[in-house]
Amino acid sequence: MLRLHNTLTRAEEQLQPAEDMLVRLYTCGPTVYDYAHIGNFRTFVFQDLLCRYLRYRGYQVRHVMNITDVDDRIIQNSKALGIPLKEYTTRYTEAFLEDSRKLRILPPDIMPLATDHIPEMVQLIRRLEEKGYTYRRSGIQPGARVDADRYEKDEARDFVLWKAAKEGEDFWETELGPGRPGWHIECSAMSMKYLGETFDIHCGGVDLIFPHHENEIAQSECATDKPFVRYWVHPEFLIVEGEKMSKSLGNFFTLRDLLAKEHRPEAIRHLLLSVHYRKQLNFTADGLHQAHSALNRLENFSLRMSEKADSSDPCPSFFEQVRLAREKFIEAMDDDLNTSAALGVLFEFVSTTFKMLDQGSLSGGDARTALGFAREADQVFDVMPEQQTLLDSQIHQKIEERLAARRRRDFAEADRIRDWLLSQGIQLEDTREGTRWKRLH
RNA sequence: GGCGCCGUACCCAAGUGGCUAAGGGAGAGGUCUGCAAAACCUUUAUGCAGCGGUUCGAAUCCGCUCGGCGCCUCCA
Repeated sequence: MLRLHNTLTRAEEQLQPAEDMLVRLYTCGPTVYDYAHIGNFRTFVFQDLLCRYLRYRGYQVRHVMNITDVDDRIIQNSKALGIPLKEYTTRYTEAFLEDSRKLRILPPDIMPLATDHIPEMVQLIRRLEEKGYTYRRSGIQPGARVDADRYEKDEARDFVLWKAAKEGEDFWETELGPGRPGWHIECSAMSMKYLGETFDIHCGGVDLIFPHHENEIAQSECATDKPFVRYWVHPEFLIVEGEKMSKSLGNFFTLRDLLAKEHRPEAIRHLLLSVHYRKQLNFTADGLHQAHSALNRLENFSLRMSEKADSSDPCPSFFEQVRLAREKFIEAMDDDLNTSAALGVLFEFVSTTFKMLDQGSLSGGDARTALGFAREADQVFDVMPEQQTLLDSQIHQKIEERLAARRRRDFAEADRIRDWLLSQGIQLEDTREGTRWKRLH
């Protein structure tokens, strides 16, 4: 059974969804004011892993991830560009979804936009108002709690639910008066709308514990008199080359920046998942290269196993090895998603299987089973390069030409063909069983 | 100042009381190969920031010191 560290209790707890095998999950999505950076993606990739692992373990997951499409930065930036708010946020929402696809982040089941849920937020604020939890500040317009982002509070623990409209800024005409929602109210309103007043897991970066999540708890539980969330899960921050990522330090990377430097998205995903989520991750160029090399090993494994695989039955002893590896893999992941240990299990398995292959003690059925396990683990991690299926006939022909050249010991010609193929991104490997090729990335 | 996290090999990183301290990367030597690549074999921490303590036994628990980092109403 999966054990998760619950920030609420500061302890590891067994996950027991309220409704047997259904997990109701809410994750704090992006604020679409700019391209998401690599730190944002650490969180999103982790959330994707959580989702995938829950499904791997047989849970049905209802995953809701919000898009915050109204806030100060968005208003400011769209005004600066002179384009409507909606046009601005659509641009960055699409960029976010595209980046997510590249990192193999599965889309959530429901992805509500804050601006589509103003009535729900107003209703929630009204509930709080009726119960006397709110107050209105003197100001231009009435509101449950009205002011600009730079506001003064009557008490340190107070926060704003509804911000009064300001000159020249987008606003919604509501029964609270013209204005726009405060930062926290959208997550309470939307999570409860789609997941109920109490749901299982709520995820977000550690920086959101306070004030965002504490405020969500306050406003939700005051409104419903029910516990809001059962398990809070917070991935730690990512730092870059040992320092906090910031624009002024020049170590601020979006996914696009990294892909422009020809880093593979799978390598980025692997690096992001290779460190336990509750530990700070130091994102470095060296780490990226190491991740890239590790992935090559998995790719070679996949290639050689597919080559060897046939439909025969695996040996009982090998089948037992696979069963053991699976057990260890699950054990690691069940332990608060210990991805480093789980990857260790996978690579250890790769290593012992390669050994057997080289010793000639791996059958075709074993190879098929081995590949099956690697792919199974990869349902959770999704870092393996895509499988090459059909041999490109041109490549095949060049390989034949090179073989002929080698037979007549014309190595200059053979190397010329190999170099040419390499220049086309095809790498050859000569083995006892013949020449193997793969695409370089 | 308040709250919290971390320091394991050249690099990344599991392990949190008891077999020989996972795994990946990088390096070195070897097998295979016309050469290369891949794979395999051998090799790289008698030691886990330092110093004390608890214990039959500690990287793992406790204390202190040193070093790095995060949150404390912009933040994933």
